[in-house]
Amino acid sequence: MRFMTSLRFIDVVAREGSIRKAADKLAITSTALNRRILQIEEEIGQPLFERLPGGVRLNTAGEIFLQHIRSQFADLARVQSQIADLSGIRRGHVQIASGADALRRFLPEAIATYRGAHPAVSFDLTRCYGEEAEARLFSLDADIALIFAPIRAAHVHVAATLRQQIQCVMPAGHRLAGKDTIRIRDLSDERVVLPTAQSGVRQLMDTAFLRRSVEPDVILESDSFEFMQNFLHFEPAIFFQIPIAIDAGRAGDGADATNFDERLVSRPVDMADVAPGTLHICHLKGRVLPVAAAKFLDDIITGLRGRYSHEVDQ
Amino acid sequence: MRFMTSLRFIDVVAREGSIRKAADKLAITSTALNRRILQIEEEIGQPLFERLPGGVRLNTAGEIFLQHIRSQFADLARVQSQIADLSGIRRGHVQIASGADALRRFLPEAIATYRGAHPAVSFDLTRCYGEEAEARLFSLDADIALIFAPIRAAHVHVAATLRQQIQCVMPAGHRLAGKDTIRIRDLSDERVVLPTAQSGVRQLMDTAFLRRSVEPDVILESDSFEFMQNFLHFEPAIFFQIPIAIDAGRAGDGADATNFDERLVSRPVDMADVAPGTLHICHLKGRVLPVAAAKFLDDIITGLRGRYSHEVDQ
DNA sequence: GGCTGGTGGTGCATTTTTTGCATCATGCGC
DNA sequence: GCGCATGATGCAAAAAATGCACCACCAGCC
Repeated sequence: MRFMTSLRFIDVVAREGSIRKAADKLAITSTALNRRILQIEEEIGQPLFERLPGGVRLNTAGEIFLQHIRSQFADLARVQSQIADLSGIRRGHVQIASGADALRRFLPEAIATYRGAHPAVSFDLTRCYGEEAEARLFSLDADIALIFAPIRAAHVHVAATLRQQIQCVMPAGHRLAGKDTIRIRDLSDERVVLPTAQSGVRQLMDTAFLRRSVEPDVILESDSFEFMQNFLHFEPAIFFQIPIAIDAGRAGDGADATNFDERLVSRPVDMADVAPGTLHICHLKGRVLPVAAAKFLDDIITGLRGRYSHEVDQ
Repeated sequence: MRFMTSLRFIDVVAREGSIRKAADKLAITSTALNRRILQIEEEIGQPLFERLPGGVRLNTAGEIFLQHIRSQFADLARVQSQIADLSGIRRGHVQIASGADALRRFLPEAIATYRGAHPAVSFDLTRCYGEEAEARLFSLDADIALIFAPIRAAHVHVAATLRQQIQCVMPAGHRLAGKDTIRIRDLSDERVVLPTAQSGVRQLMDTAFLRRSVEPDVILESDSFEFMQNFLHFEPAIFFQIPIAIDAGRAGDGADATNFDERLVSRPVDMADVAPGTLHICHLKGRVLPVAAAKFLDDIITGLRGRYSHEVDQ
């Protein structure tokens, strides 16, 4: 889009914090870029950047304008996908920000299924924690966010929620594997593996440990569920996940390769100790999503309702 | 805004229905304009216009894209006003679409008052009927609409409503001037002056006449309240208005020049015959108004609540 | 059937705009 | 104070947009 280049340049300069670095990235000279920016600032009638000795930084006007630019780009993408839709092409691009939970089993299958129906739609998945996911929605770097944590910002619209009870995952031979539900006091002095502090699961568990005055033996912290799960094959311990990160894709699926590790079992934490957390499926409030993103959002909500009907709200 | 010129050009071509005419209006050659359009169509990947022997017309893709363009312009205006606001300039431009009712007394004073506080804000007032006002909101040619008629389109957001009982206006010496309220049957064979069929007042009156099987003596139809009011000085008759078109600006105001004509009196139509109509104060759903427009909208709603507290809803 | 008056589209020379190079002025860190 | 980064600017080259003249097309009309 030729008529958007100057605006895209501003976006890049803002992200890079330096005209020269941005110029490198854009494969033009710093002087050309500099002049484009000066020109736009003149047209706006006010500077958009503060000139600092180490580069540039947006001022307030610039932040307002950048937000406008990003919304223009997002809207242009929506319009393009809508126009492409007219000719039956069904092209598009969907940007997703997700916590580590949903990207284990749920999203890979959901995306693959969607792409089966619409092969010309491409996806972009960024793993991040709640706060960053919200920021990505706001900066229009993400169309859809799946956040297992409380929603902080008012600009986030929650399209659906999914209640998820935390599960203890342990080797099949673990002494707690025989119980139906796990009480927090069962974990006293038990070896546990915890996700990082930013994770929603961790926050629920920390609260529970504190409330029940239980101090488990935390032998490992990680931000990778995959790593933690594999670790359990070498040292017996307990780690915590929500069902969506464990369940096989298709309900009632047998023991195929995508199924949950067979040497591990999962048992829910007792509701009396930890209330179910909430997975939020969100997009930016007031935004009209591109057709592909809107359709995908609809699909995953429908899919979740099929699998977890009682726990899905809208 | 240099980077928006191509887009503005498309808007003009769409409105003019011809590249050459649009080129004249834009003071460039038709060939330059033609090539800009071809270029954008190439960038979009699809034609936006159908080429007809007599000119061009938007196709579906073009209509989608034009709506996008207009929303971009409106949003740019909002951003500019917001940025100007930062430096305390309080500049801005407010576009209003209003029926003939509100522009008689209410809007002139409301705008003047607002401009007293913000002299750098300019206004644009277009008089039009409900349907056109809604279209103007949609095409972003109006920020705010005041419509005394039912709202048809789903894209209109009603920020506030004002219930208004229709008033009969007549010379002070008229035989009906002594009554407190006027029944429809009182108007049988009475000489009346009616607003045009598109007007909300007219539609309410037509319904009432039909329901009560009353046939007044319609001696004149006009779309100008001012004309009808002045006409009454030369031939006694009754015409119909809503309070907002009659009431003096400031509540409790004395007999200054802006007051209602002293040789005329107004009496409400009996509620049993005609239910109060609704003045809708609207903007486009989902749209973030420029600061000036948002502030003005807020002001007039507050003003109306001060004057007609019981009839205002939000 | 051909003519007229309108439309959009295109090749080419001209003008305007944008870009890149060389260079300057400035401020931070060492 | 020196080195090294930053953004800004003068000037010439490159690129893009423009205007002119002209083509192809279609509808209405004589």
